[in-house]
Amino acid sequence: MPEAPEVESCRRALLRWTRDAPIRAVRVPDPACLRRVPSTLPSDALPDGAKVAAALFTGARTKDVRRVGKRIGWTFRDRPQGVLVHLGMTGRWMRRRDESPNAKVRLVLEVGDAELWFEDGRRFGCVVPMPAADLPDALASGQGPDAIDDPPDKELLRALLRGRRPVKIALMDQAVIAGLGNIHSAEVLWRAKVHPEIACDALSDAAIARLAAAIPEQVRRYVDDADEIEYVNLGGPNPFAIYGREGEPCSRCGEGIARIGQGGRSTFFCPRCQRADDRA
DNA sequence: CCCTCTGTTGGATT
DNA sequence: CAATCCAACAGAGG
Repeated sequence: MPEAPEVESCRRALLRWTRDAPIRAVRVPDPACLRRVPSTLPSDALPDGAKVAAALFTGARTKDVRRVGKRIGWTFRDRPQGVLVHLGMTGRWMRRRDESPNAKVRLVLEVGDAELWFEDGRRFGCVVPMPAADLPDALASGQGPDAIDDPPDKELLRALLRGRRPVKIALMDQAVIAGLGNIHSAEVLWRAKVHPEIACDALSDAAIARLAAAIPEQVRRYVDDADEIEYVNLGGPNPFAIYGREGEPCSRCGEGIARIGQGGRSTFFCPRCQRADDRA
């Protein structure tokens, strides 16, 4: 469930895992995970993806792993080519030893006595080879300020949240703020006590200020330096305050948590804490 | 067994 | 501009 905090956790893990040893070998169970361009579609697969991946990764030592929003840029010492990685909906990187990859593993990098698996059941994630010199633009293009590293202050947020769109839709727009998705947008709104359906141009200054404060608080709290990151819907307990908790009591006020549809996705919120008519 | 619904992503189409 | 559909696949429920 990769939004900015999980992608940042992934970035740190890739750095840790590859800092001190080169990638010895590469296996590509699903060549279509290599794409010509950033895309959710396996049909945008790179021709000869397996060969390209082998040439790119074999023997490579990491120079840097950077992140803007949900995009990762990975570069290598003494190599002109890097990769842009997007985890899509179900993508994640795992480190394993003495174990065989499951059917969802799309790419395997052998490092030291371990393997790094790019697992992606739904195949919306991608690895896009490109010149390292092109990565900074590929990471930043079309994206607003990063939710973790560069969160907007209340003045900038006011300028970013324009128009009549519901605030939840705007928060999920990567061109407004980079890194918030369906889950953390809902969490931010709950923290800030803002109703998800309020139009951006109807937000009070106080609500904007609360949102500006809530964004970095929310996303920084969920960055994790563990090798195994906890994901919702992967068996563990739900780590979120509001997401996925329809019908449960709000942990702040006890009211039953509601669910509505917005932009084809579910939005969870507390009808008492997050009032549509709030003008505070 | 089958069918329907839901899901963290982003982009295209209407 | 906004609502809708779509991609690809798994899991849950009826």
